[in-house]
Amino acid sequence: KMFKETGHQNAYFPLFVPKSLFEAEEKNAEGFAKECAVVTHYRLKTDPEDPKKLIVDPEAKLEEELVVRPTSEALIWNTYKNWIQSYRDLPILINQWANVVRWEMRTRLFLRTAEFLWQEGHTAHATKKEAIAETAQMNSVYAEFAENFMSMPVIQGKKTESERFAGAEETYCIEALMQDGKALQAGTSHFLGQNFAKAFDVKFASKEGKLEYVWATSWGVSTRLMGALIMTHSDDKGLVLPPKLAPYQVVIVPIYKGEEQLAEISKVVNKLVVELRLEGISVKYDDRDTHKPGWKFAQYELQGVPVRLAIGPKDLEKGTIELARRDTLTKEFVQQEEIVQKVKSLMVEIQNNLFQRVLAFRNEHITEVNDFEEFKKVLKTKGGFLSAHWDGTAETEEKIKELTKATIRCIPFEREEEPGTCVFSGKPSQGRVLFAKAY
RNA sequence: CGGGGUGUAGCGCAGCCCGGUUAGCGCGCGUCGUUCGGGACGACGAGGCCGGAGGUUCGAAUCCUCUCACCCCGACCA
Repeated sequence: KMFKETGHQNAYFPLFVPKSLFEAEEKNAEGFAKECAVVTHYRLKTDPEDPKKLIVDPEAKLEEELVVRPTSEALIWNTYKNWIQSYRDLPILINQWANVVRWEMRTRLFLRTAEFLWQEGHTAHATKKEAIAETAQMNSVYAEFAENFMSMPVIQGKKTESERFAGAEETYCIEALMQDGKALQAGTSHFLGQNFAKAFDVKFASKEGKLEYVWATSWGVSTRLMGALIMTHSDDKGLVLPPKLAPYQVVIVPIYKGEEQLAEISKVVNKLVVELRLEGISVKYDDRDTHKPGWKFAQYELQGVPVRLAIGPKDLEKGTIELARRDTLTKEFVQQEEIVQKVKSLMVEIQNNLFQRVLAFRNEHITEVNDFEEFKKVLKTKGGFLSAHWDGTAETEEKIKELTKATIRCIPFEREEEPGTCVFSGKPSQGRVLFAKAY
């Protein structure tokens, strides 16, 4: 929906990238080469030594290997070449939902899986200015999604050269902080300059009649965000889902003895379900007789349902309903006639409460440090982001990483002009950057 | 690729060092009864090529060799 609001179109491109296309943009190819799954054959056959087994048919070797896309720039720019002749063909604003494969040496559930799902946007523009604006816009779209839907505060900034996307001129990012004090890169948006246009020879005739290379961006967020969501809000009882992303926002559990009582309760609940749905709230009424109330309470807490309503014989008598919040784990009794409004307002309140809670934690875990001993100490004891001066060199960045495992997560867009001296080298610094141990 | 670890019932594990009736426990599962406002209780019951192959032995979950898979740590991570 957000992509449509920003004028993007959904499209789908092939999974396999012929190796010759993949290698066209050198830096991109070099950056991803170490983690590519490659198709070399197109057929299996029965093992002559064991009819129950299959072997790769050596006769079926491909003339040119196919790379399973780790990202789609190469394929897409090879296509854009055919779509772009004139400034009238620009901009092209395309998004694709797809799976990609990156053969990491070591995977991490949700955060770095060999195969993952993502959306990747690929845009083509007539001017550098427009492309940079697009890069910034999409980074902001991601930040808004993280903050307003996931209730996960993020810091927007740009990556240092060594952390940049292979083939990009500039990489913008959103960085989040997990509950264990480690940072997570939650999304990236890249200004690709004219690198891919040059590699794939994509030129357009400008208004002035000159042939110019096209300017590009690409950007993406992935199923890693599910890991982020889990690690941002969950507690020992399980998931905590923000209302805007919860498949069920409300679950209703009847407490009853015998079919008759259930029928009475259901009369009240069925009416309530209709009313809640009219307010656009997704509700599940779990009247299964196969599980006990206590079991259901625990189960929906595990699944992170934001609000739970329970209604039993006592409530029928008093005209009340028990309401439990997942975010605060508090319970209260609410009059039946007030429940719809109460739930409606809670949807907003819980969404905000989660955000504020995480924001407070995040802000408490941004620590200004001014010398390297302090840097190491805070990193070890408190974790989180360290706001420190950096001399701007890759050598210092590398050295700090080697000594502490902390990397520069980003150079925040919003930072004060504050000249100082590098926390490691003591050389002059333009301003503070954010370091952290990251996933 | 280096280091460490684990494969035994659907899930989690004990048993292995020191070989020996019918391989055990918890959860889960089925039936019946009592329950039902925070993961109920009791009784009965079902469920196992002990990861795979080979070997030693009268006898292997247990010892030996090989092998496969998975997990953790590290290197790596646009």
